Amino acid sequence: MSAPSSTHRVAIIDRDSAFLTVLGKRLDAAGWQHRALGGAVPADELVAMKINALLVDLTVLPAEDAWPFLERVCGMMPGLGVIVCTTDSTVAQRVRGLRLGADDWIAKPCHPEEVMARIEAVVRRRRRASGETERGPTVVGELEIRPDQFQAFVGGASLDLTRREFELVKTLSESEGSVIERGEIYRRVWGYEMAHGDRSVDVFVRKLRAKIQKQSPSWSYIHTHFGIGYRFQPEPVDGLAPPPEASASAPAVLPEDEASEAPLEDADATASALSS
Amino acid sequence: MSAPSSTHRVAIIDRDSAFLTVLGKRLDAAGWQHRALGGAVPADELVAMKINALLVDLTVLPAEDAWPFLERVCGMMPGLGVIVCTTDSTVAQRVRGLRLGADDWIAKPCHPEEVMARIEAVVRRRRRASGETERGPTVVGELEIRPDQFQAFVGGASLDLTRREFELVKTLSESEGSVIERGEIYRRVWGYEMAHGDRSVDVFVRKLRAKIQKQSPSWSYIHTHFGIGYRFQPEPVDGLAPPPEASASAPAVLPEDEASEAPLEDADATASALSS
DNA sequence: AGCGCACGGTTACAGGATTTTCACAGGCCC
DNA sequence: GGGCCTGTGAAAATCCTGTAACCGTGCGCT
Repeated sequence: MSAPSSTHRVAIIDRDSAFLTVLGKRLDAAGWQHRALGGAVPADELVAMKINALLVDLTVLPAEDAWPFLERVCGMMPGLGVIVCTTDSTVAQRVRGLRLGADDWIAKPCHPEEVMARIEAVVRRRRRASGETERGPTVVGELEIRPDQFQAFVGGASLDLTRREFELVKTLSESEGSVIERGEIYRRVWGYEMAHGDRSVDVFVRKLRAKIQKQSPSWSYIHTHFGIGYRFQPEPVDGLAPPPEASASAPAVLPEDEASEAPLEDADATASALSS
Repeated sequence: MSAPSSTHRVAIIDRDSAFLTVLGKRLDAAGWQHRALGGAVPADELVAMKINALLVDLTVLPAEDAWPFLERVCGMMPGLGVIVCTTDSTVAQRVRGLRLGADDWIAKPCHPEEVMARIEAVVRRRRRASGETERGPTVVGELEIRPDQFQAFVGGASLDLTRREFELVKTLSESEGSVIERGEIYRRVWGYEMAHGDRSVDVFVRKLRAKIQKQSPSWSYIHTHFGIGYRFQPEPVDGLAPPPEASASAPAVLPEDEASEAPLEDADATASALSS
């Protein structure tokens, strides 16, 4: 599942533990995923981390490696936001770094909040340029949700959803497996607070169910939770042979594939190999 | 150095004549087009200048105008690189500026070369992903889109598109197959944020459809997606034999609208009104 | 200078499509 | 069984788009 575009993924190459601690707290508070690395990391490992931004103190690298490292990283990942953060840099160094592809260069000591703001600025700019929205199609059960078409499909056939209906499946499917309150659904789809007694969500869930069931009758997707809201989870309808749509082989009813979500928070295997 | 790409267009809002002089020389040396403004400029004038980057000393604006100005400019032109350059800023101010949409914030005094490098970094980031325009002609369906002519053709005959109309087909065809929201289309073609209730996109789509259909009646290109926007995709119109349009009227088109190229170098009329 | 035209942009209107609102029937839970 | 909740179907209210006519500007021509 595509990450909720709001969260940033940041890698930090530094050894100043005080700085790391303070910054780490701010990053957590902002809800950004982050990971500290103790030194240079092969560029392809950085790629694998799927980060949006890299904050690097060039002085932790051996002097002769610093510039090549910067150049390689920037060259390999044009979409990555690169921010250099060092003490005592000269104008010439900063210019060189920026010319090599860095997006920003901050002088230490610096306020963590400013670092945050600069990371955000860099990532923001990068996102804007690269087409803004997440365009990756998502597949859940027999359903295929395509943001680039503002539409959902089953076996290639369009469900013919209206905009609201589409936003609704998209929203629900983004929280696949967990129950969402009506108010929350409304807020995410309509964009503002739900008025008391508004039944819009129910009505649209009904329309959605109808359109989905018409094309994918052997699966059940939207489950009602009395007094709370709805839960999106594809399940084969009991007592119904799943008409094998040739390939629709993904009956994984318990889809905790959050695995793909966090190549960032866990072990420091990559770092330890290099951290002195 | 990424010189080969088209030249940068930079506007500078500042009054420090020494700084302007020195920086101006560097900008000339680098071959970037630039223009100094003495004070705030209506956001839509900035739009008309078609600049890539704006360097602004917020202290030349009346204190109460500075933040709103920054916010308005960044909001209206998401693609514009905005760099603030001031003396004596606090962390809080820098954070605020960056959060409002500025891409970078430099402290004066600063070395002009570093300013150059930072401008370049900001502009580079913006271009890299947005895949600079291709010069090669594109063929979609019966349509041939020739960026070098600022014109589209069907079987060699010009569609006689105006500049806007051309930018519109070009933009749409670059995202062939996927649905684009009105606001996004507007942003790409007009270059800034669409005002609520603006119908320009619809009107130009209509003009475009008319001109295309006149020369290529057996194909359908621009599809409406209710509540969202449009999708460009050539499709043969069901049951229609291509009637050979014998109209030999098409007057040879010489597209010398290079006029739009140079709204940057001239007078400071706009500035004087505000420089009090 | 005066004129007319092409072009970009705005507005008004009409026909549809979509969204909201309502009233009622059927469930769920205590 | 009673008091909430949710599912349904349809009417009413809104919103959206295609269309055409209308301005203001800039430009070339006379």
